[in-house]
Amino acid sequence: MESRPGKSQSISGKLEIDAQGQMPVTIEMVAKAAGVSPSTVSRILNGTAGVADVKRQAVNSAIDRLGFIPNPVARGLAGGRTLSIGVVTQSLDSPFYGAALRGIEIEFQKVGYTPLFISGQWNQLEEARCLDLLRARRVDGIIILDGRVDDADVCSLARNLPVVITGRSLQAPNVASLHFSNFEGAEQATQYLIELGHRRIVFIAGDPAHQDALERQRGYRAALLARGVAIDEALVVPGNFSEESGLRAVEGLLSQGKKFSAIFAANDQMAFGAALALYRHALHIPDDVSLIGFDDLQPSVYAIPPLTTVHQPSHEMGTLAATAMLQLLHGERPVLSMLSPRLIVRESTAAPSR
Amino acid sequence: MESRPGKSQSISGKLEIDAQGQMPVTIEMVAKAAGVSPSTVSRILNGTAGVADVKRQAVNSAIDRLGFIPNPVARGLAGGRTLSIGVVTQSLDSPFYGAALRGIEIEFQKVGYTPLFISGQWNQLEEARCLDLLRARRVDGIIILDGRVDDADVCSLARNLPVVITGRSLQAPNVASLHFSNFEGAEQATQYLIELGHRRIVFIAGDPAHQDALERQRGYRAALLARGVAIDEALVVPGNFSEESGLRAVEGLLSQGKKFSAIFAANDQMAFGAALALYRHALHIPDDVSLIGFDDLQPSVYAIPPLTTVHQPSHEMGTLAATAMLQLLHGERPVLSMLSPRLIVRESTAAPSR
DNA sequence: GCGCATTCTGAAACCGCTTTCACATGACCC
DNA sequence: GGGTCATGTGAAAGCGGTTTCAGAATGCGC
Repeated sequence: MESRPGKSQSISGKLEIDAQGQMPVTIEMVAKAAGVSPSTVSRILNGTAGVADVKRQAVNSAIDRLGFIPNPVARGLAGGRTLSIGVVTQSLDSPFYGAALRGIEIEFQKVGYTPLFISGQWNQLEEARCLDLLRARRVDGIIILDGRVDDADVCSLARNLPVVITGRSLQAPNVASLHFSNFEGAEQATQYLIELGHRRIVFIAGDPAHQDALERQRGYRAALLARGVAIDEALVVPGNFSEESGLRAVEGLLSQGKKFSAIFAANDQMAFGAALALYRHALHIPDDVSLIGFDDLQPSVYAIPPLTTVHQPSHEMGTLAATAMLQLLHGERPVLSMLSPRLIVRESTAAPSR
Repeated sequence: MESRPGKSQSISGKLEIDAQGQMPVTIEMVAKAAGVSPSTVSRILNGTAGVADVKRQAVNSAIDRLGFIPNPVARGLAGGRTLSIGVVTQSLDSPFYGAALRGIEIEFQKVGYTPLFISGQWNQLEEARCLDLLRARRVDGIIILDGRVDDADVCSLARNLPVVITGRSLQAPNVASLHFSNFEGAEQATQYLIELGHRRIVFIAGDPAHQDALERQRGYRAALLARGVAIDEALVVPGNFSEESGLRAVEGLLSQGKKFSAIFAANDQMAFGAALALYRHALHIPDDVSLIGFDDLQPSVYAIPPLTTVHQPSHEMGTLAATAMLQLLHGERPVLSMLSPRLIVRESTAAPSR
């Protein structure tokens, strides 16, 4: 089996380098096998310069005969490019960001980049640590999903690396920003409730530290205003994007005896909490109260009843972010259209009963 | 020419990577600043050998005066260790694995290792690709969460790298396996339903390609057997762990007019689907039908009604996997106790009505 | 005071690849 | 037929560390 060095694992050699011998093939070995210099091999590998066809073929054949895989670490050191992109997300275990991460992963995989995922936990300090780590790891670029960092810091980061950032608009050299219109989404949702005939519409706000949360609230207010529905401040209640805060919000309203026929929660998770509170009080969705969320998380489809919500193209956001990063890396300036919201009507909304 | 001429860029005025901010400070600069050789700095950095206190202090002071951060890429090349660990998960956007990933991230962060997350999409081929990629990236070890790879491949992988694998028991050198007793968990859940008085208990099975799914089914059967409840094969219906399959399963049973008072779904997601089917048929949980899931996903707490389920210590699993990996890296043989299941009783279960 | 074991330390050789530089080669032009 | 150029190619110098190796300094026993 092992007797024929250099021949035995020719075909399948790529997939399983070598199980036993584990002697990694280097560019030098390839060079020697092909009768050229390492420089030439490198040039072929990177397409850096023209190489005579004869040699090119010799090298290519040697490469897959030996099952050579360039060592990314060495490449990173020598070339300054690591072919890896840092991705700062806020949470690894959030259904929301997960979809975006997957989108990023797919896009990068196609072109041989590797994403380095790391989570900032919605914490500015933590996020700064993440950025430092990624920089230390010499990533070629950084994608920040809904970051907490200051615009200024982003810009200074962008002096060294291309940066793609979502959740805000930021015009700067070497930066691409991807934004989703939370305002518009919230407006649509609210408008829909109004059109159904609702007038007393609760808004459960998100964490005010989030830009998104504020925008969504603005959208809610704008829609009411536009339709001439008076805003009852008592119906605008605080939340922090967690299920529990949604539950507490509704409990609070109910215990105060507030009247309302619909609830618009600034995200799905709070909508779930709200739904539970209503359930506990034997209030039926949508017969007694209509409910709308925001994000269109996967569980929303199978919520009881299935939740009407504003779709966030999270996966697509990931795809776009990755694409934009690749463009930046190629020196192009990405053109990014703002993503539009889409209201997904399911079964948690209906005209008010009375 | 910033602050101290002749210190910052004296050695190499060649690379001007940084536009404005910080220039990368190298070990050589530290060495010069401290009046020692690079070797000595390296030794202090790694604790490789004893160094005179005077020099040690000089170096340490130079290090943080200059804000030196060792370049992991160079370290990886020279030392052969990249301080990064590959983590193969099945899905990035699954609430289930997310918690485990977070556990891993936390544990590694403490000790300066960086996890490299990559998803295999429950696909053996894809997973093989992931493993190749990680090996090419020269990770120091690999953690596989519920992998599809053959035991044999794991072992051969382990000849080069320490491997931690969850979801199976595997005794091999340089491998640590972490297992959770799916059997016991399913047994507990079923037993609980029986104790409540249920006799006609539906089991919605998971993807038979999963080891876990089979074990859970065995647990279900064992519990029925142990309590002398006859197994009605018509009540054991196939599923694939998705919400939709849970829904279809229950729709099927209902349309066939099958009688049952409880449902045990092999995971929470299928339980959600089942719940929706019941809702559509105006069947109340738990009054008409009791429902139990498996995994204790976060949405289960806020399901309507909150779902009784078997808790999977997913986060803890991540923590343990990371810890085990660190032990392997230190040449210790990790002792791993199998994690025990815990039934979380919430509101989706009750004694049968009649 | 001498030989020898210990402990520190720096020079230099890598790690595997990219990139510069200089040197052919041959094509092209007048 | 001797420049001028493009084009291909290899030698060698890094990239920023780690590690080997050998020499210097110190300590110790007798």
